[in-house]
Amino acid sequence: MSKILAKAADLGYQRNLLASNLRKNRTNTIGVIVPRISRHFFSSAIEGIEQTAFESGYNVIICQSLEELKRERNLIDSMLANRVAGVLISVSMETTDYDHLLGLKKNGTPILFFDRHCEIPGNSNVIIDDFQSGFNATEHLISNGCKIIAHFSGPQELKIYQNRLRGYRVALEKHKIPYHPELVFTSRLMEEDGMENAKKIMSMGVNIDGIFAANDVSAIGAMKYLKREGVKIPEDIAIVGFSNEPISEVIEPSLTTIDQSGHKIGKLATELLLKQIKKESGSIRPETVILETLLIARDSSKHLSTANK
Amino acid sequence: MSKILAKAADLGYQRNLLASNLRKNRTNTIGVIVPRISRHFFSSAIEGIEQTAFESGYNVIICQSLEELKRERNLIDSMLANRVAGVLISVSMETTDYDHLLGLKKNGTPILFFDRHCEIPGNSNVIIDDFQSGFNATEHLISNGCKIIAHFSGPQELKIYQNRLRGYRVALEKHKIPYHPELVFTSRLMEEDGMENAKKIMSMGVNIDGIFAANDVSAIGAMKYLKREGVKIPEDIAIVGFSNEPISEVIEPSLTTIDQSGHKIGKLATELLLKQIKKESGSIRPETVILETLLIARDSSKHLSTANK
DNA sequence: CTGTTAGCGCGTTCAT
DNA sequence: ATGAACGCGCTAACAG
Repeated sequence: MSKILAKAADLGYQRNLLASNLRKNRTNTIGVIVPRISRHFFSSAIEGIEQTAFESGYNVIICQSLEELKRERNLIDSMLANRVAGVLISVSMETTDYDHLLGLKKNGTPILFFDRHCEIPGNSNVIIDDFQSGFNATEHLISNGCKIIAHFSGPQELKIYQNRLRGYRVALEKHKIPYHPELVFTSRLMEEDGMENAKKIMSMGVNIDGIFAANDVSAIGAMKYLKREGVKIPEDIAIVGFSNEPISEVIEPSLTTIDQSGHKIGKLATELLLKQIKKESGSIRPETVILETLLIARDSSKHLSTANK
Repeated sequence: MSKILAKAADLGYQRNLLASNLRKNRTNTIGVIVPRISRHFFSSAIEGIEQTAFESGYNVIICQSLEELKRERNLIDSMLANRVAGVLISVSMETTDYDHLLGLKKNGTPILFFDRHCEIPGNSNVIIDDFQSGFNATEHLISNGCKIIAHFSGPQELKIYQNRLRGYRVALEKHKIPYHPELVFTSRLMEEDGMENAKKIMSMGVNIDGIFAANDVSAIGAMKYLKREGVKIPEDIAIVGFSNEPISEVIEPSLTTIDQSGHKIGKLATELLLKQIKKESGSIRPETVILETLLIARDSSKHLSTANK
């Protein structure tokens, strides 16, 4: 009788998904682990993830590792205990040991890496072409007349920063510009690091006229410092940075950015994960999607002044 | 015997929290609903929420209403079905009818509003002092010599924008500046609206020399437009905007901002919610925390030029 | 098509 | 202390 259902709805009955999931031995929850939710790249990725998951009837548990391996392990355990249908992760900068991640796979839970991937074979990834982006960024600076180009990188434990650095080196090489390790600065992805690095290049006694910043936080920190010091961008120093979308244009209308859409990455990652979830877990075959990034050159018409040495 | 436990761990046993929660008839999951995850205020609030919840052993399900009432209803239903321990919400701009929210309370699930609250009595809220912030922002512009001050508001359905507007009006009144409704522009919280509004004030034939932007998106949009048009900030037009933290300083080192820490609001909201969850649900008494905001005046030493009419 | 039943994995209770 | 058994609310399988 549907009368019963009507009465139930009337009484405010709400079916218990916990019981349902327990019985069916599956959940409609996707676990997401990112280093920090508030970093714009990740929050926009999460936005794409949530939206895509919601459309397929999935919920999303969001957690942050705060760049700590210990926390990441903890979170993976909690996700296993909650029997999530699959996991999307951008690993912490401390993640050099992958046992906890492999544990998930052993369990049959699909896991997919986005943006910050690990080089363990047999994994699915949705990533950008870090090498090419680094190459393009550097070449752009060169073709705008920059002669001495610094590189603000990120933690070298992360493959993405290794690859971006490689792009930088190969671009220099192609254009017969010598590579100087002293011009490469790493950071722990804090704004202060970017400021610190900018300060360093100013006091090096070398006329650096270009910076390729491989992470937005460094770019912002550097920009803050340089602006305060009265350095003109891009006239004195041209910067190409990975974009933190809402700021890139306002911050400095002439800033050239590598546009890496978090939303798009999140969407694609979720679609791929859902495909894996819906298949029998046995038949998951790893798949890697490499997205192209877009270099948005806003300074193309403003060539560097030839006054630069 | 703990030998059994050891063997269990060895076999990769993971206790099933679904079954545990079903049995105990409670979960350690907090539901969070925000309009858009990627807006910086919300992502930093979520960061605070996740961090605080994690420390108390709670998970966080994050959802976005995308400003749609229909989706919000949907999400609340889903949270009820998942038997979340409590809900933190910043309502959508379409939320003028509160049945779905009251449904939660009837169920005994604590619900707490943060930032965007509703004026239904008997609720718990963690909010900022919108009236005072609006008042301070406007008075700051006045005391820096602004004579004709526009206000970029947000959707008037939301109490927070009504209150900020009220602060603006009262400040004008106090300083005997006439209030002109034509100088108040609303927006749907899109950057384009901010640009559109900036365009309007430029073509009004009135010498507007100050803008109080009650939402960061408007401030950014306006700034983009004005910079493109060659308007000097704050010399030609001074702006006070609610801050989108990572940009405020870089965007325009002289921009004055109302600093509204999402992280802090998220942390406090979660602490309060957890307190309510841990009590017997019968004894929840509504509590409202009103946080003060900080006006960070970066243009205090740069008074407007008297050349402004 | 409708009605009944077993059991998902845990925590609680009651009996040893 | 240790163990056995029940039931949380649901769904799938099976019977009528």
